[in-house]
Amino acid sequence: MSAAATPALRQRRKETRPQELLDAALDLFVEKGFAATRSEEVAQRAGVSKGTLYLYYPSKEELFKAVVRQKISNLIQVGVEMADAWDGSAAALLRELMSVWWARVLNTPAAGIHKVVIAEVRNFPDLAQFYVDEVMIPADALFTQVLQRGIERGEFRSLPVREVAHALIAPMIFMALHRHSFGACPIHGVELDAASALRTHLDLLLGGLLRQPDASAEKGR
Amino acid sequence: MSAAATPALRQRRKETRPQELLDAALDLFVEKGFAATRSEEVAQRAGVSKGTLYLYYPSKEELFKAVVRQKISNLIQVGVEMADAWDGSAAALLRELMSVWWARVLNTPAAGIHKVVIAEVRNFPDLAQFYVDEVMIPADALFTQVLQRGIERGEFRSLPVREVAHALIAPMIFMALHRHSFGACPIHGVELDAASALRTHLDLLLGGLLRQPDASAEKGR
Amino acid sequence: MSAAATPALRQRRKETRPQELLDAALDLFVEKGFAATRSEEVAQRAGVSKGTLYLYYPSKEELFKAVVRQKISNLIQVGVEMADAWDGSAAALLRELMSVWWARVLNTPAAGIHKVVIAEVRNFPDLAQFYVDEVMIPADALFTQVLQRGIERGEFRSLPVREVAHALIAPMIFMALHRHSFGACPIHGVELDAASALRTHLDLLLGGLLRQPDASAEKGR
Amino acid sequence: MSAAATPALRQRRKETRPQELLDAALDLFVEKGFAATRSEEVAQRAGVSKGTLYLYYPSKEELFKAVVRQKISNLIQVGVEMADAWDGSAAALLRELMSVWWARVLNTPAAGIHKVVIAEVRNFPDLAQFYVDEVMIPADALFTQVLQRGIERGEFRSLPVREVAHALIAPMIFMALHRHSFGACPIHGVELDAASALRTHLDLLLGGLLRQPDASAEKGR
DNA sequence: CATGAATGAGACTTCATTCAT
DNA sequence: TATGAATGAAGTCTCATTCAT
Repeated sequence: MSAAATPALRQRRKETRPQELLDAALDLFVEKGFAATRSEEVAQRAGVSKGTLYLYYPSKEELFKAVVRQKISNLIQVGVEMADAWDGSAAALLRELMSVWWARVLNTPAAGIHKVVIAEVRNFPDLAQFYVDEVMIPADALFTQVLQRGIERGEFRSLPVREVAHALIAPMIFMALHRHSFGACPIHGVELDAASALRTHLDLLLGGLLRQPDASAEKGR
Repeated sequence: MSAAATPALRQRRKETRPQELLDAALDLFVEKGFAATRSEEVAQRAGVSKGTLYLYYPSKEELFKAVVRQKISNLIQVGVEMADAWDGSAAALLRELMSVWWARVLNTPAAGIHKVVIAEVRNFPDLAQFYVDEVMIPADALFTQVLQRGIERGEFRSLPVREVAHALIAPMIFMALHRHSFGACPIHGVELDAASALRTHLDLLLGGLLRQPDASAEKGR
Repeated sequence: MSAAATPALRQRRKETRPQELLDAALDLFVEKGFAATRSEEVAQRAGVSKGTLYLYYPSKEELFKAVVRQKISNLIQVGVEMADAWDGSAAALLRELMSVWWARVLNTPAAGIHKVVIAEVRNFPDLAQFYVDEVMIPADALFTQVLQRGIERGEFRSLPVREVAHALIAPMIFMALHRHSFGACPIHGVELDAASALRTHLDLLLGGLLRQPDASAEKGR
Repeated sequence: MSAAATPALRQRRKETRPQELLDAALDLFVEKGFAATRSEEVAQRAGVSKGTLYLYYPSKEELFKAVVRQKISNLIQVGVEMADAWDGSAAALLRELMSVWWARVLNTPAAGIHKVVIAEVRNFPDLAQFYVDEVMIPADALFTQVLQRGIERGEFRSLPVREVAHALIAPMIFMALHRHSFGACPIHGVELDAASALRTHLDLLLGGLLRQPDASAEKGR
């Protein structure tokens, strides 16, 4: 009502535009893939015109990179900080990381980005290197360190950490891919309870599949 | 064999045309994805003209579906037959299935199909049910049965078989996806030795990650 | 002049705005041509925002016309006044006109206008008549009169004055065009020393190319 | 009527397409300039669709280069051959070159290309170098040689050949530019009789402007 | 007057598909 | 059947112009 109470709509929108565009872009990239997403559609979903999109991101490729940076990279950072601050067992940390990832990633469209990258990486070498540097290498490093610590503490068997790290990451990726491909289709036969699947997978990796005569799976849990 | 069987070369080629087209299409779809594969390039690689491609497949979509249908379904069957004929331990059968799959699939372009399907199912709704019915459900069933038998024989711990089956399949899919995405790019930081990664993953799943005070990992190996 | 004349800086700038915009536009039109000059760049170079440009000129077309009008017309006037005040030989006047034009035009961006006009007249029909009336006819008249006087005074051979006028103007235009086209490109093979080229051309026009057995070129020089 | 008399319309058109496209492109480039000519319009004028244009020329820039090559470069070659075969006076050769150029270039749209190049050369550095190499340097060389020969034969005064060459070329360029800029506009005041203008200019250059007491302009004419 | 965020027509180019030969 | 010239819809991106502030 007063002049002070008119918070410059134009200005406010300018500040929220990038976020709105990234949200729209993430959804569409995940739904259709990078090549099949038309930039005009991204703009439309964000409620702006084609030209406005290019005011904020100079090309579709840069838009994609921005999505990765804003939606993915910092998720890794969360895990890194959690690991740094952890003082319980390594096994418990793994369970916690998995749980956080489940809550913060798998249930959000962000998890779908990996599908897109896998699908189009060969056509966009720049994006490939960018994604590897920003996401994959940090994620590898995070899990590798946790494992290394677990081995050093005598918690874990002594195994090649990098490959075990992949074994830990693989099921999460697998779930994410599933959820944003078949899981998003109205079909039957592949329903998956992600939470229980992840739990099982981790139990398995930690305890092994083979029956152990006397040892209960994980004592310090 | 008989003297009468002297078909003109043109005739013989005509009969193999569809196969040649599917081979070319498989390679290109895996390499570039669906959208980025130009139909002219498929024709060229198959040694025919653009028009000829359309004589056999009425659209790029139909060609894509035909590739999926023709290249995938039979791969599962190999495993099923092996399992039916098996009389050793379930753990050994799992190792054998993994090994065969590695040799017969992961090293062939067929493994790349899964990447493409994952990327495109949402754009081709009627592909989803087909692929699930023809490929995913049979594969699930195969592993589920092997696990079930192992539990019944007292070899394995009693765990939810369907989820464990996924845990076994996941790393193979993971490797296949990697090989046809990042693995095919000239980038650094994600090199992977597929054979050893798979071996580690399986060791882990069978033996567990946690140190077992007295039990050696897998006795009947 | 008076003490009362202390206009605020903003006010003074406001009054010079149009001129600053025309200066910027001239430079850019000459450098890039009409189509390739972006109106935002003009505004930027003039130190104002895009919107402000449209406050003064309703469209890029009108801005272009204003540049032509403001930058060209007065150049001819200098020559007219010089000719009116001259009392030496017609040949010397021609040399002097050439020399002044060289100093006052060829070395300034104004010379580039002709290039732009030549390139764009057909896209701006109403520019044609304006430019012809304001620039070309006066320039023709100036040279025609000098020649006429030279013929009447017995200095020059009796030749069709209008065509000879063109012959005199042509090399200057030629130099101006060169300087603002090829001369501004980092290419090799067309370097030109404008001053000596003009001198040679005029010597030639005055003295002729053919060897004259006994007459030295220009006695009253 | 017979099968032999059906000369494959499709085939015949394929052969004439490039020429039709170049003709259309030349006209439009000259009329509107390079940037302002839309590739669709070129196609339309050649009677084909947008896509067809790109079947023959991969970009607008390549189309332009093709126009220059086909329409301009070889015109220079005609002059070179004429000069090589000449055995009359150098002055007569110059008149002949001018005359041929008048008939073969000035009266055709080809002469307009120079206008376009001058106008847009700064935005397309590639084109600049291409045009200089293909057109300007050969043209310079042609005139320089003729002049050199004339000087050696004692026909011409000893003057800097390169600059005199430019003096000879300038009026032709000048005419060409005029014809395709103001000359193509429905305006009054700048009509030009090109043939007589060129003749006058050449007379002037050969004979000089100054009155020669005793020598008639050109004896061996 | 001045700003600059927003618009949307339109440019170049690609490519799945058609069809005359 | 087989070809490949031709088409035209559609995609990315640019930029002159507008208008709320």
